Amino acid sequence: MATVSLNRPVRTDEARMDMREAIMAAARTTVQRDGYNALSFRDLASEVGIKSASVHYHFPTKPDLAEALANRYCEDMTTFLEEVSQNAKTTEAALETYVALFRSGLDGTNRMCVIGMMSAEVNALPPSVTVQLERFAQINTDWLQNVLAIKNPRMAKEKLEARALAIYASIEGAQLIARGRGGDPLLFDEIVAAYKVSGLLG
Amino acid sequence: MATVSLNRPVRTDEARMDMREAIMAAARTTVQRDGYNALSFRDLASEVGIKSASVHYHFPTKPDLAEALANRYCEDMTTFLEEVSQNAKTTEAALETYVALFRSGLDGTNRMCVIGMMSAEVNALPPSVTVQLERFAQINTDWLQNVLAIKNPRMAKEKLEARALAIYASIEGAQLIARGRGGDPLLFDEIVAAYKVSGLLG
DNA sequence: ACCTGAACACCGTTCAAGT
DNA sequence: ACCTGAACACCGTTCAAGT
Repeated sequence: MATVSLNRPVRTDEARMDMREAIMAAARTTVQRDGYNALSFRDLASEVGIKSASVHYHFPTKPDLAEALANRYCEDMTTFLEEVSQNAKTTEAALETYVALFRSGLDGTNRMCVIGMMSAEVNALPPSVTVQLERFAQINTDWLQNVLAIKNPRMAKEKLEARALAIYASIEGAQLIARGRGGDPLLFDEIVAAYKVSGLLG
Repeated sequence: MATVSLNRPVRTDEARMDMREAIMAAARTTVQRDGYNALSFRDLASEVGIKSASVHYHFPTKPDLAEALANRYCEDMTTFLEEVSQNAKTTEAALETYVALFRSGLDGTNRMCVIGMMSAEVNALPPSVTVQLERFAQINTDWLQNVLAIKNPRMAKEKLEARALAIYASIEGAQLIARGRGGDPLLFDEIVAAYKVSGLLG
C-alpha cells in the first residue's frame, strides 16, 4: 500500500523542515480546504510563526506560491502513482488505490485535490500555474491509460486515452459533488460504485 | 429547444430590471467566471452603478447574496429541466440538451456551474447556502432519474438513482476539468463521448 | 540569508446621515 | 425606500531597515 502523501503536509520530516517547506505544507492544506483565493499570507505567516512580509521572501507573489504548490503536487502524484504501479498486485487493486487517494482527502476534513480546486479558480491563476493543471491531467491520464492497457490488451490506443480522461474527470467530479455535500465519503463511494456498474471504471 | 437561461444574466427584461436583479445578474456571471471568494462588493457596485455600501442594502452580507444566487440558480434549473422534458422528442435528445447546458457556459467565456463552483468553495459558505447545493443535486438527479426510467423501464429504482447521481457528478467533473484546460469545449465533448462509450451516459 | 514594521491600495461590513 | 461617505479591521504587496 502506497503512502497517501498527497493529503499530508508536503514534508513530515520535522527536524529539518525549513521555512519554505513549512509554508508550502500549511498552504497546501489551506488550498485543499478553503481554496487558493481564500489563502491569506497573513494567516499563513502566523501558522508558521513569521510575519506576512517574510512569506514574500520565500514566495515573492501569491501566484509564485501557487506555482510551487501545483508543481510539488504533480511531483507527489507522480511518486504516488509509481508506488502504486510497483506494489499493486492486480490492475483492479491499482485502480482501487487510485480512487482511494481521491477519497482520502474528503474523509474527515473535506479537503479537495489541489488541482481540482485550482481548476475551479483558474481565472485567478497565471499561465505558469495553469500549465501545471494540464501537467497533472497528463500524469493522471498517462498512468490510467497504462493500467487500462494491461487490463484490456485489445483496446485501441485512442479508446484507452479517452477512457483514461473520462475516469480522471469523473473521479474529480465525484470528489467535487461529495465535497459540496459536506465531504461525505459514503456519497463518494456511492458515485464510484455507480461508475463501476455502468462500466466506466470496469 | 429550451432557453439556456442558466448561463445568461438572471433577468434580461431591462425595462423593469430593478437594482436587486441587476446585482444578482452581475454576481452570477462573476461567480461563474471567478468564484464566490473572488466576488467583490465594490466591483459589483461599480458594475451596476451604485456604491458598495448600497449593495448591502439589498444583500446585508456576502453569504446573503450567495444564498439568493444559489436559490435562483435552483429555480432556473428547475424551469430549464421542465422545458426540456416538455420539448424533447426522445430521451436521448433530453440527455443531449442536459449535457449541452453544462457545455454552454464553458464555450467562449469559460464559466462554470454556480453550484459546482460553490461546491469547491463550500468552506466559505454557511448552511443557508450549502442546503441549496444539496437541493440542486436533488433537482438534477430527480430529473435524470425520470429520464433514465423512461429509457430503461425495467431498471430497479435504486439503480436508476445511483446512475442519475453518477451522471450528475461526472458531468460536473467534465466541466471542471475542461475549465482547468482553458474552458475548451472540445475537451468537454471528448470526455462526454467517452462517458457514452463506457455506457455511463447510454 | 532571513526577517521586520510601516505604508499603500484593496476588501467586507457598519452606521449615521442624506433624499 | 434607497443611497452615500467615512470608518473599521482585513488583504497582497513593497521597501527600507534590521540581524
